[in-house]
Amino acid sequence: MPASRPARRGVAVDATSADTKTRILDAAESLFMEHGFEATSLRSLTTAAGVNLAAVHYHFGSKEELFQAVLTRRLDPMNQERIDLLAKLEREAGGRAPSCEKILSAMLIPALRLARDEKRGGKNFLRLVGRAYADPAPFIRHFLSEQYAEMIARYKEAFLRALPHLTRQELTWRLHFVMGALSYTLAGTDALKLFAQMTHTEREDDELLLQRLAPFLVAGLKAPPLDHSRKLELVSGA
Amino acid sequence: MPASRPARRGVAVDATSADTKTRILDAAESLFMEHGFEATSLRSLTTAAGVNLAAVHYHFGSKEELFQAVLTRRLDPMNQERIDLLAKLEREAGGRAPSCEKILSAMLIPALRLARDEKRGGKNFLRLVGRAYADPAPFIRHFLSEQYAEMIARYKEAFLRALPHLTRQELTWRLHFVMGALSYTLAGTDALKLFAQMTHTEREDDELLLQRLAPFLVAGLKAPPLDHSRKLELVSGA
DNA sequence: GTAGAATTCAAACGACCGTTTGAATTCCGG
DNA sequence: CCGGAATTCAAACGGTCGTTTGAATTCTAC
Repeated sequence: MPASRPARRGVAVDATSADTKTRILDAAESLFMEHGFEATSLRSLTTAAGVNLAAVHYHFGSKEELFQAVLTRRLDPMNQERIDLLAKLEREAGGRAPSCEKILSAMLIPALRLARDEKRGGKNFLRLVGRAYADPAPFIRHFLSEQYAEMIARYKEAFLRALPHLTRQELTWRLHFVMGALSYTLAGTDALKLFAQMTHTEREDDELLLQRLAPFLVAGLKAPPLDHSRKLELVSGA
Repeated sequence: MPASRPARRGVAVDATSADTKTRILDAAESLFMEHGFEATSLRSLTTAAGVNLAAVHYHFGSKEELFQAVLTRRLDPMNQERIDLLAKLEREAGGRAPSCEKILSAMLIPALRLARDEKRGGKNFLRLVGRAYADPAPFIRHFLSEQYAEMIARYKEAFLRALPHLTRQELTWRLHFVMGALSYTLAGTDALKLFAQMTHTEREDDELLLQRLAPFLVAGLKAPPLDHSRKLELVSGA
């Protein structure tokens, strides 16, 4: 399929096209966030970006590849920053394991920075990621798995040393819960008004949000593992 | 639009149609879960259900109304069961507030029961709900808000009494995190393989999943609220 | 200034979408 | 068994979709 595409080989790789590519990526980021992948048409997207319809296929090859490009542009640096922060943390701690709080902070801070940086998509992009996490399309799920695999693996090892009372399997589940609360929180915010008395006026910014999320997640991670006596108590409540 | 539709008035409301309606609902539940709302076509849906294409509009009016019917069929009884369980809990506790663990159990148990009951859609349906939570379509978000409003409001009051150290605003956020971890966990499971060493062979069933989730969430709910000295520690990690 | 690559553009392709229609069929009380 | 309501059915409607094409245009190096 991309065989017939010019595939920008030769001298100036993308000098004049950079503007068009960026405009497409920006419009796609906004529209994919607002309407989802399937419900966003390339026609509305290219109209919003002020470019020709065919430009998407010329620069990205297909709608799916465009979506992956939208995610990669921000996600790749963010996850790399997470990895670097963790490495710095472990370097500073010498041979000892960094605390659970610090590890979690290293995980949340790059997301917080991205949320505050309007030039890098800001909150819109993080909501898009949250939505992508729940998208059933196989190509999205495979792409996200590959994007996050290394970062998650490193943090799992770090948490394993900081939380010795947890088995590897228990920690795997808890990291699942952490990512769930994180992505859901980032995706939801203003759109889903499940909870009525949310202060409309005093617009909670994302920094405060993550600082509320951190104590919640740290406490969850440190919680004692599954206890069979409590398990019975849970079910008997029915 | 539904003016021209026969709208099954008269004697036998839906006797012979029950079978067709159920077949459509079952196929829709499965396909909406697998491919999402937008990516599921009525043609593939009616083919899978073994009914005529026009049957969807005859029995439900539109694709959107069908989606709402799919959710209502299971969600309405589940949330009612949650409300009843909480009421029973508060009755048994007399004037005192039930414990945080018991309140959370009352919230999780109906979901667990639904997940185990294959005749009521089982895990497939809960995954569909998890996906619907992240869907940007306005009609889905509005529908879910209305479906959950009363249940959430009642549980918020109960948690507020069980967790007196939390302000109403803090609790609102923490319930947001709880719903996030819950819906994400229910939606993800087998599809998103972010975490490599997840035991493939020893298939974790949903009961064990919720029993791992409960201690995590209880600890998060009980955690001390936002502390400004810790807040500084969080940001300084950068 | 001119060749040649890179990019933009208008137009169309075939496919599939949700929905509607009106006739054919099934159901059921009298 | 028959008449009217309920349901099913095949066919088509108008639209929109992602993608492709080939010519027009812009850019860049010589």
